[in-house]
Amino acid sequence: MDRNTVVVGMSGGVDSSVAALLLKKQGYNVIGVTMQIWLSDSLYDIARMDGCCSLSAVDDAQKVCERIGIEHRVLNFRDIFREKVIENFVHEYLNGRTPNPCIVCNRYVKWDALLSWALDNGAGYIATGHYARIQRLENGRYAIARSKTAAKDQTYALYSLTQEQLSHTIMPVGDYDKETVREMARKAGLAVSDKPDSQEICFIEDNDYAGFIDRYPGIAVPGPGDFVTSDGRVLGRHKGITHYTIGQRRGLNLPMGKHVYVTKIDPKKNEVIIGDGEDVFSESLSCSSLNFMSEEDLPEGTEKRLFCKIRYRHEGQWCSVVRSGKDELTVSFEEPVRAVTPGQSAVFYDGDVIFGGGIITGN
RNA sequence: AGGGCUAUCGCCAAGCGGUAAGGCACAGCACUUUGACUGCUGCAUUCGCUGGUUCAAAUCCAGCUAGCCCUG
Repeated sequence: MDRNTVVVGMSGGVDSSVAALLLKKQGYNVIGVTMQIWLSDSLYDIARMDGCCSLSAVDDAQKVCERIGIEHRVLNFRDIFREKVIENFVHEYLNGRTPNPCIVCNRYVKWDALLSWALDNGAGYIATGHYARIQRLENGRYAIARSKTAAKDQTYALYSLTQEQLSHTIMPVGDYDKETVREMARKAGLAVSDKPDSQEICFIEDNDYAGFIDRYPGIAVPGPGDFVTSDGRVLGRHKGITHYTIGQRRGLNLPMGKHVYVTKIDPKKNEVIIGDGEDVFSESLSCSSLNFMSEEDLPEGTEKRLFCKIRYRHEGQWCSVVRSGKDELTVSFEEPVRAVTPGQSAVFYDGDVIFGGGIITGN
């Protein structure tokens, strides 16, 4: 293992391009790697990929590497991506949950798969273009810290990284803001300096994720069922539970004379429960599939006051966290939070640093 | 086939002779490096149908049609 060699995951975007540029300037031996995660031919047709993993992304990354003067490699990660990200995504929706595929992709593809490749090929680190910083804490542990530019903070999606992964990771753009990064790209003559930010699920370009699931081969998609109130009154028919998520208002087709929202999804009864705006607020949640970062554990029975985000773009809320089981945390919020959604992740912050997080199981 | 009531946008619903409120739904756009949320814009030249009265009718009159209720 060569601690002077870094593998940079390059999406073809500005951020990862500048990450590579900075590392090169710092004297590292840099290898740019673009992960191809497109699906089998049949899935490729239904997914219409664009964004971080498309063919044009490969071209863009290739050009940047030439410009910077580093080696560029293209790796085929489509099997691991399909197995870990896509199948999890579909499976979660079929069970009435709302997954965040970016979190899964980070853990299993961008880190597990890419880091093992890097280590196997003699590198000491992988690097990415995330706007986050990795800190070595006084207790010896590694933790993700919020970027100085809160507007581009991306730490939420990184809570599930392990100590081993963090100890081999560099995030070179974590100390800059987006404009500075674009400026650096411009000065270095990188063609991608003005490329727009990516958004939406990278493997569903048209954002029609329910349609993607409908077209996914080899699964039985749940069919139409009832919209019901919490006391069991039937309000109408829904298109199948995969079309809905907690807190959703639009697309319900329920002319109730007032705004109504999805408050719960019951995959067993194939029902979507509907309520008023206030019914979607909750003061608690439970989560599992835990990962701890700034500390090794939260011992059973102990309680800790932390700041919690329950979705990527959540402003966050103070809460009390209790270890309520072997793989379970129970959270009580100081103010009610909107749309606690099973499948989404709860991420806990201790100051600027990620304490840990887990996947929401209920409220 | 006696009597009464009602018929306005997909749903609910203002209007009561002066030239079609509003809410919900829906659509598009904006916001957004997950799904949502949110915001903005749009959405009945026409009031069950056919005639009549009037300068002017969704609003008044008549007939017809449909639905509801009551009595048989």
